[in-house]
Amino acid sequence: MPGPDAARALRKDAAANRERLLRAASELFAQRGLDVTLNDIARYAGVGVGTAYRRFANKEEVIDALFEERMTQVEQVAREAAEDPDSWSGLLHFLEGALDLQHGDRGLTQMMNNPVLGDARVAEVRDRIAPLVTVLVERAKAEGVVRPDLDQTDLIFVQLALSAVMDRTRGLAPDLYRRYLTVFLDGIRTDRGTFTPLPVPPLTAYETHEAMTRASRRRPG
Amino acid sequence: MPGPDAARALRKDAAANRERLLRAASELFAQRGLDVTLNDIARYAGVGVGTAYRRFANKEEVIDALFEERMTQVEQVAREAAEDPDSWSGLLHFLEGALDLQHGDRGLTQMMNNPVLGDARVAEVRDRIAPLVTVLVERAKAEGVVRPDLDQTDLIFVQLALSAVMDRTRGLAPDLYRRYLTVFLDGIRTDRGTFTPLPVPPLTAYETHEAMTRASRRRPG
DNA sequence: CACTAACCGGATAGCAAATATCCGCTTGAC
DNA sequence: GTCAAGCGGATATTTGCTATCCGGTTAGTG
Repeated sequence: MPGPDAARALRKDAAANRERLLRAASELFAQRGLDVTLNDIARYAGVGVGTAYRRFANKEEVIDALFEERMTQVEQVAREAAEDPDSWSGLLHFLEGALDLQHGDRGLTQMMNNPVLGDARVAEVRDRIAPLVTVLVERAKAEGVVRPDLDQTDLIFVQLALSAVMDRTRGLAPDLYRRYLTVFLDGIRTDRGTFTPLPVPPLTAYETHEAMTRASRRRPG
Repeated sequence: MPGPDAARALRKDAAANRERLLRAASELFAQRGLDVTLNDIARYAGVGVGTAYRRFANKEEVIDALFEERMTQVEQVAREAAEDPDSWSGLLHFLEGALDLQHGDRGLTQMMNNPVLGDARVAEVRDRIAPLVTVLVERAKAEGVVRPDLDQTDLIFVQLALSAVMDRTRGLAPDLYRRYLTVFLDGIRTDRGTFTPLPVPPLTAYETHEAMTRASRRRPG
C-alpha cells in the first residue's frame, strides 16, 4: 500500500489527473481561498473524490505542493526590489508587488498571513525572504529616504493590514487598498513635499456599507 | 408557550440569571470574540445550558442585546471627537478611541467589521455614527489640516486595517497597531514637519514570526 | 489480443463541533 | 400550600468536512 505519491512513476492518466487537480486547486484557492474542500477541488477538476484522495493525503498536502511556487513569486518580487538601485522605488516595488500578488490570489494571502502550514516549511521560506526585506529597509533608512524609526517588520504588518482591506472589498473595489498603501508610504517617506495623489477613488458611503455588510468567508481571517 | 423573552416580567431568579448570562457573554465576547458558544456562555455564567436557551433563542439574540451598548460607546467617542474644537485632535481622538475600545473587546471588532447582525440593526447604528465621522473629516479638510483627498470612508477602512494587526498581535504586543496608526496619521496630516515618533517599539523578527504563526481563531476574520 | 496492476468515480461511512430540546426536579410568588 | 415558572445538563439533531471502499475501467506490456 504505497502512500499517496510514493516516489514511483505514475501511470500517464494518473499523472494527468494529478496535474488537473493541482491546476484546479490553484484556481479555486485563488478565487475562494484555502478553505475550499478537497471534494470541491476534485469536482472542479472534473475528477472523482477518490482520485483526489489517492493523489494527496489531505488538503494540506495540496497546499504544500503549491506553496513553494507561490512563495517563490513573492521572493522574486523581494529580490527585484532589493536589487533596485533606487532604494525608495525598491521599497515601493516590494509592497506593491507583494500586494498585487495577493490581489490576484486569495489563497496566497492566507498562506502569508496564517499558520496554514508546518512551522518548518514556513520558517524556511521566511529565511529566504526576510533578509531581502532587511536590506530594503536598512538601505532606505541609511540613505535617509524613510523615517529612521521604520523597521523591517513593519512591512510585514502593513501588508497584513492592507490585505484585510483587500479581502473586504474584493469584488466591489478590489484595489481600494492602494489608497491606504499610498497614505502609508506618504507616512514613511522623508522627502514628502506634497501628498502623493491617491490612486483610487474612495468608496461611496453606500458602497462602504455594502463592503462591511457582506459575508466574509466563513471565516478568516 | 411564550417565546424566549416574551414581554412579561421574569421571576426574580430568572431575571438574575439573564443578567449573569449577559455579563458572562460580555466578558467572553471581549476575551475570545463572538464565536464562543451559547453553551460556553452558560457554563461561564454558572448556569445550565437550558437556562441560556430559555432566555435567548440563540447566540445572535445575545449579541443583539449587547450590540446597542457597545455601539453607543463608539458613538460616544465619535461625538466627543466631533465636538472637539481642534479638528485634528478630534480626528485623533476618534481613531484612537474607537481602536482602543476594540483593543479591549475582541467581540466589538467583529461587530464592527462583520455582518454578524441584521442589516436593519446595523444600518440604524451607522446612520447615527456616519454623520459624525463626516463632520470630523470635512471639518479637518476645510481647515486644511489633512490632505484634501481624504474621505470619510477612509477612516472606516483604516480602522479595519489596523484591527487586523491588533487581532494578530493580541497577547504578544497588543498595542503594536498604534505604530501604524501613527504612520497613517503622518500620511494624512498637512503640517507634518517632522515625523511623529512611533509610540511603540517594533516587534523583533522572532516575535513577528511568532505572531504570524499563531492560530487565528477558526478563522476571521 | 489478453492480461493485470494501476487507476477511476462517487456513494457513503466516519467524525467533530455546534445547536437546540426535553424532562424530571426545584423554587419563587401569591 | 400550590403550582406556574424556572432550573440543569444529558443528549438528540444538524451540519459540513474528511476519508474510505469497492465494483467497474484502462494503460501498458508481451
